[in-house]
Amino acid sequence: MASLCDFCGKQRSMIYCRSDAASLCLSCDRNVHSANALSRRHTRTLLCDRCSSQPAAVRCLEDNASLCQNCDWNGHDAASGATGHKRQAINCYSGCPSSAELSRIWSFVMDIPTVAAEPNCEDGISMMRIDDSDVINHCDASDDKRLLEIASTTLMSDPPSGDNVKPLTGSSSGDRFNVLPLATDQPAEPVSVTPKVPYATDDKFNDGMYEDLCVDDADLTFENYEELFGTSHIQTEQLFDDAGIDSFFEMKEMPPFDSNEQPKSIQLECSNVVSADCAMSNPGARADSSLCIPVRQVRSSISHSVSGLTGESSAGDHQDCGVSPMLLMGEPPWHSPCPEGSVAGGSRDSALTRYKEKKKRRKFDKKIRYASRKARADVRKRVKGRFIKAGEAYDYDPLSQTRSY
DNA sequence: ACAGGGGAGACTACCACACTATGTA
DNA sequence: TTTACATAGTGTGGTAGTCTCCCCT
Repeated sequence: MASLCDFCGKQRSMIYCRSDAASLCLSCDRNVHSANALSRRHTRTLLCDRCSSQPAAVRCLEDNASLCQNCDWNGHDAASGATGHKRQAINCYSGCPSSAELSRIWSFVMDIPTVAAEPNCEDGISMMRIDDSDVINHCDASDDKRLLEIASTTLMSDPPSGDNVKPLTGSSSGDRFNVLPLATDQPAEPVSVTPKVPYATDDKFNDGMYEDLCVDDADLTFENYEELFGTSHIQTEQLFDDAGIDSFFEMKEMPPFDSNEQPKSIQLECSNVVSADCAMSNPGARADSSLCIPVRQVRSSISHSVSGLTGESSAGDHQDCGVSPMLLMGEPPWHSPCPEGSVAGGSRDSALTRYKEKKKRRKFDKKIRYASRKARADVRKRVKGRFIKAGEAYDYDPLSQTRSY
């Protein structure tokens, strides 16, 4: 069921670029994503061997197949009798890794063809480094090997959870590329989501891995995410308005990424976003019984996340990034939710308040369809908020903030 | 338990006019 | 079929007014 590369249409596609929503062969992947610094930051991963349309999340060692979450669920549910299959998390990458480097990341993939290195890609990496230096590329080269090992050896015997899928950040092979955990509907970049306070679940990652990762230096709040991409409010309104949580699985296309905006890299800490990746990206999956997560459970997960995060990372913040709080939590949806009583009432209330405030603010975020009209409205004089005819007396001038009388 | 008041938030109308969409010659 | 023109409709932001909900007394 191999599909052809969306770009050249000739080679068998191996890589899925979420940002481009495209399946690419290795050669085209390299060509396309070496074009500029922005495209270089697209996160890519293997294509699902089964459906050939979704990004693979796990590698089934028994079946020797890379599977998206949907196919993984379908293929390893209780009915299939394959629940015991050992699976390995597949991480995504950005940048321009060589075929050799890809082989290191995905050692299980035997047929990675050699792709000629592109000199301009190397140059571009240097450009990217400038932008990213604050956030991603702080890891020493000595960490690279370690990262790669981690990246390719996360074993699991069940769908990925926050317990066994560890956050992976930093650069590899001298900043040639970044190995990243799979993220859900990343807008265009290796966008990941992290509380300002580093949230590491493993000593391995507390042990110097983040020492140079000055997350605080970069304002990585989700408000900024919205400002950067200007998109999430649509999606999150859909997802989290009063009835929106119930429509969690009804995904719509993300608005196009505005390349004029300066993207920032944010690190995904809770990589179990992988687990719902296909559910999020595959609208049809809603009908799949294996994906039918009770709304109550989703709500409970939200409550859980509220208590589990601190500071800027409120429930509302998660909602802002367009990713369900459920997905950002350490617990996957198939885990039993925390007992209701385990959530501290105070923190939940405060989180709820912040969520409401954020929702309120978002209410006034309009999607501007015609920038020219907005530009004009921004400079038009008014009387009590109403536009006036040209030349008439006004009480408000957006330009001078003065009155004519 | 119920009613009323007050506050806060949500929602909508209003304005002029450049621009877009549609229809017609 | 293409082009030019006319006309109707739309969208833009700040403010004020109204409505709804919630909390307190």
